[in-house]
Amino acid sequence: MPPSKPRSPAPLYEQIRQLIVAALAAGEWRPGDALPSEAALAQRFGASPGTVRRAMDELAAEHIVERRQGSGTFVPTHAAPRQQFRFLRLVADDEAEGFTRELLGCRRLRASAEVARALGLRTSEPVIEVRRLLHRRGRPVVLDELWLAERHFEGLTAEVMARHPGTLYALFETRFGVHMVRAEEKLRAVAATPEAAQLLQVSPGEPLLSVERLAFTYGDRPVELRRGLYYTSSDHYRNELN
Amino acid sequence: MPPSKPRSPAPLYEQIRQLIVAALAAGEWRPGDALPSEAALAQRFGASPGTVRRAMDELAAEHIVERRQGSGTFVPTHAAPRQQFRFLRLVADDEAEGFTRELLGCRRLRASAEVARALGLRTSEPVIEVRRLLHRRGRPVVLDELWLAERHFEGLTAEVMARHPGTLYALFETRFGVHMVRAEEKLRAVAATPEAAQLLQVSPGEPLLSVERLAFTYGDRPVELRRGLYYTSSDHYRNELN
DNA sequence: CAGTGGTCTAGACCACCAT
DNA sequence: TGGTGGTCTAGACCACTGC
Repeated sequence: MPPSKPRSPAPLYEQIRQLIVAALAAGEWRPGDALPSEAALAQRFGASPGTVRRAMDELAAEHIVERRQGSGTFVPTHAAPRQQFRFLRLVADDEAEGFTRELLGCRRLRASAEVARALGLRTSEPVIEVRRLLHRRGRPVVLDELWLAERHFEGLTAEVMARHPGTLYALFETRFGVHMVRAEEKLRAVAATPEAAQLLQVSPGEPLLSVERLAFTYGDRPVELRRGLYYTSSDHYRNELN
Repeated sequence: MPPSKPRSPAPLYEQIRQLIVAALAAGEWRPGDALPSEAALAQRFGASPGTVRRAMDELAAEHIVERRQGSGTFVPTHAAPRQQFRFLRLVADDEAEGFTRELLGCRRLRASAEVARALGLRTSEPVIEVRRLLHRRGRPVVLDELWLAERHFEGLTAEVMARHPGTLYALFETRFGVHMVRAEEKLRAVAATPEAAQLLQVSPGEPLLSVERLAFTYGDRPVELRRGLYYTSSDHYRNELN
């Protein structure tokens, strides 16, 4: 019995998609959890299975959920090996894998105008700044500096990061419930400052790839600003254009 | 004792997708043309409309076809304004738009080992090399060098390019029937060589963003190798991570 | 107005996974 | 074996476009 649909601004599958995102943002299902089956969700939202399926298609394409045939639909976690390099596009020319992390510092300060604007904070709101190096084959190749609103990452210290073996995004997810969903990056070539040169073991003025990233959690909320300096002598930033 | 599982053939919608790509590669529909309606295609392939629709969903997501509600489904063309910057991710910090093109040279030579490998040619097969500059606000910001197999671009000369007002990819499409579908890029920061420095009006050694692109036409056939040097002082390469 | 893609429903069967 | 997502079908109605 096809019910006559009332006029609505967004299609039903889009409304359902947004409801699921809202539920994820509210923590109804955490990373690693299975979502209810598509049939159960169809019941919950009063839609047909095909419509819920369409919503899940969109969410799977955005990597907001992950399907496993026969098992169910799950909330992806940055702890999974597959997610390891989802936001780090720097690959070795010879396809070597993996980095080792070296924490340089973690301190609390007031948001600069730039950080405040990017993260949607009031100026001089408390912010946590993290600096670190990534090494490949014993050589530093990435110098990362990143800023987080303290109110979302209360208790983040050098200690906490040192104890955590995985990626930062995996830590943010398990410890602070902040799951990164997508990011925007601006790339430039810049000359190494004396400080960056020393840390990356290159000469001052050496060309470095500057990667400025704004990362978003559910609902397009910006939660991290990051500035990376990549030494691209035997590594490159890989991109795919469609 | 488990019975040997026969290899499952690709799903019907995937087979249909490939048949449509093959028809596009064969030139059955040219850029700007409308494809047959989904109902007509369903008839042609002996599938239900929903299955054909699924195939078109995939093709639309890859930008291999473009849907216009109420009008039909079309082959996109690089001549359309929307496609103008599909493969050029360099944007001005102040969002200014547009470039002016300056052709530096176009000559015929034999494929280097690197070009041959990238384009799948025999070494020393004839290749066309194009060099040009892109200017923004009267200032050079991109130095492009690109290589094409001559057998796919016979008759491409400086004259032909000078007469054509649009982008290179629009020219390739209308004049040579080669439509670019996707590309892979490798980015690095490099120091300007004396020659590049002079052309881009910067000091030798200045950091430049090196963008090496391999562009593909239908069926993942590589047809263009390109090396761009971007001056990223008041422009940046924009990327989106999902 | 006719024709197109866009949405939504309903249900059958298959492939895969855990138990 | 039961439950899950994956495929495929069939058809209704809506929204938009162009004549």
